[in-house]
Amino acid sequence: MVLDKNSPKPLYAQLEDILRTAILNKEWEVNHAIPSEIELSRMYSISRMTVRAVITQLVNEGMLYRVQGKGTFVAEPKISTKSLAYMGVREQLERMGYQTSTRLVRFETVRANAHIAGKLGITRGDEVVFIERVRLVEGCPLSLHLSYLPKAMCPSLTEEYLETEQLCVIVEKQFGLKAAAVSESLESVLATEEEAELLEIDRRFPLLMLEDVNKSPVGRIFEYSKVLFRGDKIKLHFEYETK
Amino acid sequence: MVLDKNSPKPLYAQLEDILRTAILNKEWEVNHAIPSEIELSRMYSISRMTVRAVITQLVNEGMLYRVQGKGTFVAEPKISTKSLAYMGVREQLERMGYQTSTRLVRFETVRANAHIAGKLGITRGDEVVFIERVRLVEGCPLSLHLSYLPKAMCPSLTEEYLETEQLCVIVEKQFGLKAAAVSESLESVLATEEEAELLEIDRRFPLLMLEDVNKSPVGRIFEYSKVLFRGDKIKLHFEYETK
DNA sequence: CAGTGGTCTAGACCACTGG
DNA sequence: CAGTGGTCTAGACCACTGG
Repeated sequence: MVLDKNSPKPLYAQLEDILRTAILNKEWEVNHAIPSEIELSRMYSISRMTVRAVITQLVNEGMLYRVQGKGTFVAEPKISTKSLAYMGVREQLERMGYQTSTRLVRFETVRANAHIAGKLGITRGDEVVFIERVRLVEGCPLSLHLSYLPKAMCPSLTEEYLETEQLCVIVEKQFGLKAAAVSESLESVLATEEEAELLEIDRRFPLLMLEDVNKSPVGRIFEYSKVLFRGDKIKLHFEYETK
Repeated sequence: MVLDKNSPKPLYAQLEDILRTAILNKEWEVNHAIPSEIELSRMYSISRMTVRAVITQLVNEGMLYRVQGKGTFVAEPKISTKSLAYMGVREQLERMGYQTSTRLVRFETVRANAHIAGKLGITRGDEVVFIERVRLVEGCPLSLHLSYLPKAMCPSLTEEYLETEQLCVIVEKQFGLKAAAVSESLESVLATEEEAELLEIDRRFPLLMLEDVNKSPVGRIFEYSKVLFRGDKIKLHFEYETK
């Protein structure tokens, strides 16, 4: 319950971590009030202005909302719209009550060709971990995921967890690789023979192709992935409020 | 140079308007410093903390950036990533040096069928303005835009400007309709006979379909539109920084 | 009414940039 | 060194909610 006033980490950042963790761990229920600004300032022996700055930040992020005269409340968890790839197709489907599963098709170390080397910013011939997975909904293939990671950045990556965990979660946990910058593109393409087979569709079926390049905070590319969605099964949906 | 301390509009909001307007009017050059926080607090006779709150807001919006020890600077104007539809496909193309044009195919008042009525939240049979346009790049069709607006909300809309101005600009100017909430979806589809003809492609060509529903601040839907992009010509691109 | 968030002040000391 | 943004305080008074 005490912040470290001598830490190089500012008080607001310490409190921000505490509140963020508490919210993610569901220590307060959704739509229930968190302690008032005055209470928090007493609890942590800091000024109310500092508490407010932290809460404002979390409100901007959509984790909390304020109601004047009443208090500050935990917001409904929202699907992040930051990245299309990790926007949570799975979460959305599962929320809708669908059963999803992942099938690992291939996991191997290969040599980068010119295209992959270009995407990953490495040299042609360098070792690359190649992962091919099919995501199924109610047993029916929805998307095909092709991921390429420089072997040098994830030397000990194994097949384990690839069917149960998200790749981004695995590489963050095991290698500390977290996307600081994401570059994505989306286009409409026709299925190739091999893709059609894995997705159990006809050749020349329309697919939505999402390409993803993830950069670490130090600017190194650690993942290039290509996701092919069945055009008839997927509809990406976005909602915004503008002001 | 003076804020109204008795206005119901808070000081920070007044200063925010002033700075935002100055930036948009290019009163300071891009990447040049704006007055320091201390200077601004003296100029407007308000405390530095209030100035900081305003600047923080504009930094969050991406209009300014700060460098410790040096100052606060005007950021490069960015294409808004708020809406995919108005994300500026045209601006991006023109920046790349392409010549774009718009061809009005149809402009008529029709009766809403069940599908359109559902999208617009009106009654089947209500009058709807239907606009069909083709966007061309260097004379070659890139996308087909089908827009539906309730006649009651834009009674005097005419064909004028539809080939030179963006629809959202026209309806905002003429009818004060500004999107406060946008709902979009994106999917991959195959061209129908008629679409193929207008886009000068083969039938069953893959298209990227973007659907858009725009709501006014009072919650009324004033536009439903469907944009069909040639799958081989368009690649939507997104860049993010995450923190 | 007590309690909440909303706005605002007038300071303080810090780390950093550039001359 | 003077000037910048970064962090933080201890207050003040306000508008609003609910009992």
